[in-house]
Amino acid sequence: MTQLSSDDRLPLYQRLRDQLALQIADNCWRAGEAIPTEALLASEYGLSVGTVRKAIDMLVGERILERQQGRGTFIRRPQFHASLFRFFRFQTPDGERQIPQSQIFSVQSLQAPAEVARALGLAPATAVIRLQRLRLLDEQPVLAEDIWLPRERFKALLSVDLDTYGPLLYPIYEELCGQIVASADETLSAEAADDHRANLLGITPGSPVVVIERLARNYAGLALEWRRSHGRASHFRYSVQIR
Amino acid sequence: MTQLSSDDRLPLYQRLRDQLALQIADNCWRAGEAIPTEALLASEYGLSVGTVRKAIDMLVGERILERQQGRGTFIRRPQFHASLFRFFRFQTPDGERQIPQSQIFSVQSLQAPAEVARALGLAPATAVIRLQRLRLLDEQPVLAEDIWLPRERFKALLSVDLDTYGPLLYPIYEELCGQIVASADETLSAEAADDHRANLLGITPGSPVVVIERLARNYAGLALEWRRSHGRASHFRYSVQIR
DNA sequence: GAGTGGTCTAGACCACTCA
DNA sequence: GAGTGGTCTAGACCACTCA
Repeated sequence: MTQLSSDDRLPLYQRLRDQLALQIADNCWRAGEAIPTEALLASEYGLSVGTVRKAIDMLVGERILERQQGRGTFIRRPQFHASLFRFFRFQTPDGERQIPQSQIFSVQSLQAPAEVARALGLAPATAVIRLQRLRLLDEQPVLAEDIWLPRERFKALLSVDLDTYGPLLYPIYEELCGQIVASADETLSAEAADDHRANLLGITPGSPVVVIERLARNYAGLALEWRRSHGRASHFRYSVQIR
Repeated sequence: MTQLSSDDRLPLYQRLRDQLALQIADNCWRAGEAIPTEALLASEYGLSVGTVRKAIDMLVGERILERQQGRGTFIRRPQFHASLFRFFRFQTPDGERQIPQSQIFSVQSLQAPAEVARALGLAPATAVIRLQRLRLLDEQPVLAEDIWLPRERFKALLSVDLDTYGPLLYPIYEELCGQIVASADETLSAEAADDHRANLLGITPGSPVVVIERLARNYAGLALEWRRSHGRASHFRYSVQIR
């Protein structure tokens, strides 16, 4: 029988949750792999199944684990993009949502401008990587993205051809740089397109564009990426549930 | 012993949760008041305390109830407007947020247009109330709101002078109609102002406006209000945290 | 000290998965 | 049919609140 190591003033379910979270962080199980059954964990740690369930409930609530009745409980590597795209939608005329294609047109390595350094919480002039790309739906440009990353963590991006990957950057960050995006703050506003954006997006200057600023963080709350995107207002809808 | 009325294929804790949510939506207890103890609910419905706890856990997770160890479990309904305005912001030039003043210019009683009936989940042509108002900051119009309410629940609004109340409608709904807004879905988009909106908002036609559609619900999830607002894009910012 | 929610147990039986 | 998570029970004892 294994002892729980953490502070014994904490409830047992909390301590088991912490223990499991540690093992998951240590990569004891792979993404998609099952952790031991509730009954096994219960006997392993000398707890009742109810207590084990409560610990697992917490990790499921944190979206670290995923239950499947009759099959087991599985490590859930973040499907962060899905959750981002819950909010962030381009609709086809029939209301369906789509993930736009990506067309990277610039990768630069430079010193962070003041605004970017402030957003990312970096010292002024820290080395950063800037990606500029267009997102397209049905060959039509819908979004122009300007993406800033701390160079130190993301330098692997500079030595690969990003066009050989899919349109989503976060899986690339994870695979090539070991950086996992866990949460983000987004701010929306709208403005009239200037000539440059209008040209990029193929719309007439002065027509409305949506501006989305996103600061993405890792599990420790550290800023990983800052991006500012300009999108065509038509077919753009952003949905939020407020409680 | 009271019977749970809902679908008996659902688990008991789910059915008790729904039952309690209904009673809360019906104003059986006031804000800040305690609901019956877990032991009382258990004997009332012939359930074990564990099952009652699971139902209450759900409502606590939904921020409808609040536990206080040793004291009881309480109805929690304070800061909905605060949470709405967390997202929905007009900024002054120095970045401060403000609640705009309200200027109601039309109150009508009519049959719901198809779109409104669909949004509110009403039968076509059900009687509804339509409020139209302007929201102003520093005497400047910033938002034109078009608000639709089911007449049956909100008829008390027709016999009072709404101008004698503050700029927030939800406290009025609660006080005059006993209807409590508990959650909302919002969808944002942007478009170019047509002549009518431009005139209302004091901007030039074709300049960008933000469109906010909100469906507000009570604790039981029933649609209470549908509104579509058009706002000046300048100084408008909408912030969301994504996990 | 009476009453509340918080933790925890040791079961029972059910629904689902998969060979 | 064996194994999994899902629901539910009937308790025990603890931590906290309040008169």
